[in-house]
Amino acid sequence: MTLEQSEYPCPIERTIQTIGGKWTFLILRNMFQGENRFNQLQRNLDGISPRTLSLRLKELEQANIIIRNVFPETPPRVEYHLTEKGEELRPIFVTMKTWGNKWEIMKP
Amino acid sequence: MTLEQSEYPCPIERTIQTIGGKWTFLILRNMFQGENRFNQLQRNLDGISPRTLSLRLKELEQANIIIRNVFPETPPRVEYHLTEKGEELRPIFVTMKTWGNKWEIMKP
DNA sequence: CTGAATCCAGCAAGATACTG
DNA sequence: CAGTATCTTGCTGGATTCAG
Repeated sequence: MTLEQSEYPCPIERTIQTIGGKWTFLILRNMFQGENRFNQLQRNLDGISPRTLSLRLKELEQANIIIRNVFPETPPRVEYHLTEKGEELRPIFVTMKTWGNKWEIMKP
Repeated sequence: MTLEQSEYPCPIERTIQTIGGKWTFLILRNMFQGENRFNQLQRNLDGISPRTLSLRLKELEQANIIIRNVFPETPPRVEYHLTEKGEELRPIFVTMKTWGNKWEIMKP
């Protein structure tokens, strides 16, 4: 690999390592909008497969960006919530939204 | 594909579509630090292959985020510069840097 | 409902060699 | 120096099925 140095020295690189996946970004965007259940996310994420959604959620949980909460009911219910660390990603998304709104596709 | 709708309706999605690649982010980070030549970028990007660098630069050029400037000299010199559209991505990187600095790896 | 398991496809990227 | 060409590898994700 190209990253075997002692650690990720650059904070931007660290951030991208954590949330930079194709789906990860979109999952977080939806969570910032209040969605927190598995099916709810899956429905609103343009047909993401359960496999991928599950994998990404686990990654985010391991990075302490979200917390997984299981309710022992039938049918089972699981809610995902942003931690403080996750919540503080919000400015990144706000900035992206601003930029995306200003510069539409192919607009010079 | 999962994106055959009329366009990318979400500005965040648009932004990610444009700059969300693994290397794209890092290339831009280096350009924000003033690097603008091919070899200079390649040297400082942890061994990115010329093929990948070339492909990503072309994408960025097509998205009007950078401009390619060829100087007819020997040896040839090519400089890449951020457009206004590209320059305005900077706040995203600043926000990421802030977050990455605050929340080091695995820090809860 | 919330996943886990399995298998497979596609593309991004690496390695390497070569050119104007 | 700034790429292109070619070939190969590896990861991400899709599709589907099944389970608690």
